[in-house]
Amino acid sequence: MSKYEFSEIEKKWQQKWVETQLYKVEIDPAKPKFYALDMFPYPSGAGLHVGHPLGYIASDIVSRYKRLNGYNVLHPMGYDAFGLPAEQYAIQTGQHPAITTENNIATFRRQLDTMGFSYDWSREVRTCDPNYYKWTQWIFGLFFTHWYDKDSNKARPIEELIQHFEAVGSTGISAAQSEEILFDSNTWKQKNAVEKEAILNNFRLAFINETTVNWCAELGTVLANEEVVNGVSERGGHPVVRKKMKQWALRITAYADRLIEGLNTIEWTDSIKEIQRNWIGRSEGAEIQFEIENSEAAFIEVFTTRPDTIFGATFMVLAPEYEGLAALCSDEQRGAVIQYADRAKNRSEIDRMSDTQKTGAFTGRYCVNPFTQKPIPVWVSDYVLAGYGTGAIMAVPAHDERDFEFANAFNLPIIPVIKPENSEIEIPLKEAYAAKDGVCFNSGFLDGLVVKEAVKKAIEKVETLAIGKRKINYKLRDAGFGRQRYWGEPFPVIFDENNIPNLVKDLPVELPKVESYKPTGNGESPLASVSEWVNVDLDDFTLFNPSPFMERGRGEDNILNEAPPEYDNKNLDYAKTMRQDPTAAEEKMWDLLRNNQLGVKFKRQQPIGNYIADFACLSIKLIVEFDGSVHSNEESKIYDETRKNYLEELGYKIIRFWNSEVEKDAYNVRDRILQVVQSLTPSPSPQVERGATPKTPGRRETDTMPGWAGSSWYFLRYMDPNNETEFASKNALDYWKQVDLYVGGSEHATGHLLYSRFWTKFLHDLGYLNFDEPFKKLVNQGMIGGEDGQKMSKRWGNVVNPDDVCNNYGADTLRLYEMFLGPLTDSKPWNTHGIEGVSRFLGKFWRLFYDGETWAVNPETPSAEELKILHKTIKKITWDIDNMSFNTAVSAFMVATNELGQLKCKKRDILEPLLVLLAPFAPHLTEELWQNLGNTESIHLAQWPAVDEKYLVENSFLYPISINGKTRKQMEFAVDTEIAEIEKAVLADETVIKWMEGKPLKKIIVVKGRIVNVVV
RNA sequence: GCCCGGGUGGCGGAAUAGGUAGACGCGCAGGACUUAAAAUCCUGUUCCCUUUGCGGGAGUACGGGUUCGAUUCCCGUCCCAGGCACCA
Repeated sequence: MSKYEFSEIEKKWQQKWVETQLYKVEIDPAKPKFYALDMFPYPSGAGLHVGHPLGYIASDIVSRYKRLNGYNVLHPMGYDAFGLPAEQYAIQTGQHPAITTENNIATFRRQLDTMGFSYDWSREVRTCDPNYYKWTQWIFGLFFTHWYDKDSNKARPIEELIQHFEAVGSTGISAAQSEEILFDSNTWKQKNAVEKEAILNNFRLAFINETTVNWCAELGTVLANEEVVNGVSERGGHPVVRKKMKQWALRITAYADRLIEGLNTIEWTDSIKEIQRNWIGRSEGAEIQFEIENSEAAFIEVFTTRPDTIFGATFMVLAPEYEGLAALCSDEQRGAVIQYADRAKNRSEIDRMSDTQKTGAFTGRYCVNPFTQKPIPVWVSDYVLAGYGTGAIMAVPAHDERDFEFANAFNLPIIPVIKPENSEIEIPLKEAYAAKDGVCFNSGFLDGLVVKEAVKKAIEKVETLAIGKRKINYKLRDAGFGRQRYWGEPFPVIFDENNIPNLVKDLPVELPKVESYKPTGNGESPLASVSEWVNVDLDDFTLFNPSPFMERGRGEDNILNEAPPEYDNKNLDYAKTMRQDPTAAEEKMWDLLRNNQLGVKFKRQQPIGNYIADFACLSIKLIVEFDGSVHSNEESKIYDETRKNYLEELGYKIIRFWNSEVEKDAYNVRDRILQVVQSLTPSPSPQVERGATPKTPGRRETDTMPGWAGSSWYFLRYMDPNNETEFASKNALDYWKQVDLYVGGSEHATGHLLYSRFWTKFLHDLGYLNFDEPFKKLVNQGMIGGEDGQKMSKRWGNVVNPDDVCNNYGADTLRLYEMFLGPLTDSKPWNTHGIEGVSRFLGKFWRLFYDGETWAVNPETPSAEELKILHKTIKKITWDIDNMSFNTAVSAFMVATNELGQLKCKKRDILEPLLVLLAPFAPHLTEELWQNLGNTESIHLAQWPAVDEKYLVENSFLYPISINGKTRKQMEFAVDTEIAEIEKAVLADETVIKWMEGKPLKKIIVVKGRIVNVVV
């Protein structure tokens, strides 16, 4: 083929790569690993425009480059497939979201395939696949069964907390919790199950939280803070109001400090780190109590970062939502305060924000300023937020702008206590002096101290007076984890009749079919109307609630209580470790045995005495065991034998099968079990027995998880996507570790990127991961705008479709051009004419290998000049890819091609290595030419060429000669020419003399290999 | 208002340790090949003055500073994009 026929070439090689599974990757301990990841796309129906693949192309180039350099590269792709658009579409059309999603994924995949990416598609994951969300549910279970210990700074099992409560109550623990509660062990023991669960809920990392949520009536769901922009929903722009609601939340605040600290260990842009720091909003200060005069309530506690200004605290302000506000007011003022508070509470965010004038009401009460001992009035105002700090502040109008405005609005005293170090402060103040530098005055024992020291001393004083303590506060709130929607992961949770949540152990809990996808409008998910799914018999499930106080005997978790007197710790522990991971065979059999399918009730992992049976039917005393190959060694034979004797003494019949039998034909095994069951069942039919089983009513959680649930850990699943017994094997997690390079948009700064870090730290605490940051290096690609300077969108009619570009110019040209457009991280407009240049370049490059119609590569020995061109290009391209400077890399290819074209160089020793350099950028064209060179293996398995500096050394340098910094002439000198010699030659030069205009020489600077500057 | 980026030809952009500003590409102008077109190739292209050539001057948002030398470092101002926004 003498002409560059891109469409033929691209089609051909894309097929070939699939056939040979070129990009399939497995763990290989002999090679260093590299994990290159693109941000999880949501497969929308709209298809891609040319802005979308920008990051994919960059990460693909790096992936290919790393492979050529001997790395074992994990480069996967998958879909964040749960979410609102598919569901909204379902509401409108009745089409199941799974179908829409499937169609969209097919389109998306076709588009990606056209562009020649090197993804290992055997690792594809989809969040809406039960085999995937099984593990999302499982991780939720881990959050539910853990609490955060601030002393050891990690998550710990809730059982340990319960043991602590049993032993000494709540003293001696420092835990992340919703509110501080104190009790001793007797109090704990006397509490009933509901009360105990309420306490545990206060500690669980997944817990039920009553909060003010962003309620969007139009979408019928609760939205996260980052999904609300300027008081309306980010998606659709519908109004959002605040509403109290109970729903699941994750205690991300427990990790606030570590989320800030961890930022120092990762290579992300400063701006994203800064956004996360702001979002977490850590501030150091103190909590201080102010005594209330003549009131039942003893004191009001405030949080302040400026305890140094306490002498200037002239009034207090409470949030309208402040707890006990009404009780606190004086009788005369109560009516007015309640009226004000009610009005403030019902106003939307947008109203509150647009307010310029401060509003408020006086409570009729006074506090005592603990430092001045003077009474100060207590007010209520909506400029104080209930959710931050204690919901109350000490107002220091002289040194806080907001307090200053409030004081002016209500004529409250303003007493300055800080002044600039070297000047006086102007009184009366025209504006608050909020600067954090200055010295204290009017401040008793703090007088003369600078702010920083005064803060320290004030806190010390507060602590010795026992009226407060040092305290760190965060803006970050616990993350709401419930959505009242259909198309998301169901919670593996069933509430019993006392509303105590229990985890379902048999996962996945699959999403049931529903009639209508419409939200109910009363704040409940569409799932709530599927009563046959919602209402269940708890006895049909293996549940998990690791509280030993559960009254009902339910599954394995009562082992501690049920252990017989002859309780053998060693054996039971052994059994517990053995049973941890159900085998695939057990999973399969459970599907055939569960829910009375054989007419009797089987339980799984049932403790009997001090053993744990794989499956047991208690009513007919039958135990079914499944053995893997482990059981063939001597030690376990003895163990099995002892166990059999023991259980037979208790009157159980034991039947055993090999796992391999199940794998071969599970139904056959089922039938054999059924025979035994029937032989043991007394004559009345199984149906009758079932009817006789007492029902234990339960109700499923009907909310589903938010979109970010599945995307918070997907990068771990890629490491071992088909694992049925673990979310990913230890082996895979330890090999692939962190994502080395993560490419995606910056719009996920406070969502996905924060949550992923949180989940990673949590899983690290539990010992699943040996790293605690998910993404080592993060690169944010810029946006590509339309040619008209507008955002590229259907609305402006300026969308450029990558399919069209591929059809007209080929994928290699598209890839190269997207990179050539400018720095990856910059936003820049698309320019349709510009692509011609890149297209022309590829044609020129192709013709380097041809002379007219004929293949012209020859085996001649290259000249020094040609070798220099090659090696300088190797050096440049290598540096550019390492530094993600792809636009300059493309330009370097153009330069090399122009130079070699000029020299009419057709030499194999030059062109072959050059081809490898270009392979990551233009994988199809290079593969074709590589084959034409006679290579039988793919170019993408070749070796990256090494730079040989010896071809780059120059023996002379053309010095720019400048007079007073202006370049006037160029003079060539050998590289090793002495400075003195250069000086001499330069000063003797005619042009130089002319420019010196007879002025005396002041100085001459010679920088070897750089420049000469003559100063006159 | 606060925080973080960034301002270089007609356009996208380059200058990877403070050392020849404008690489590479687009666009534009002129030319070669051709009956013609396409394709390809060659030349020029920061601005201003001079213009036949040779030259000269200014110039990296603006104003200062450090330096032999600043697009690069420092201070101030303006503008643009992004983030946060009553978080005490």
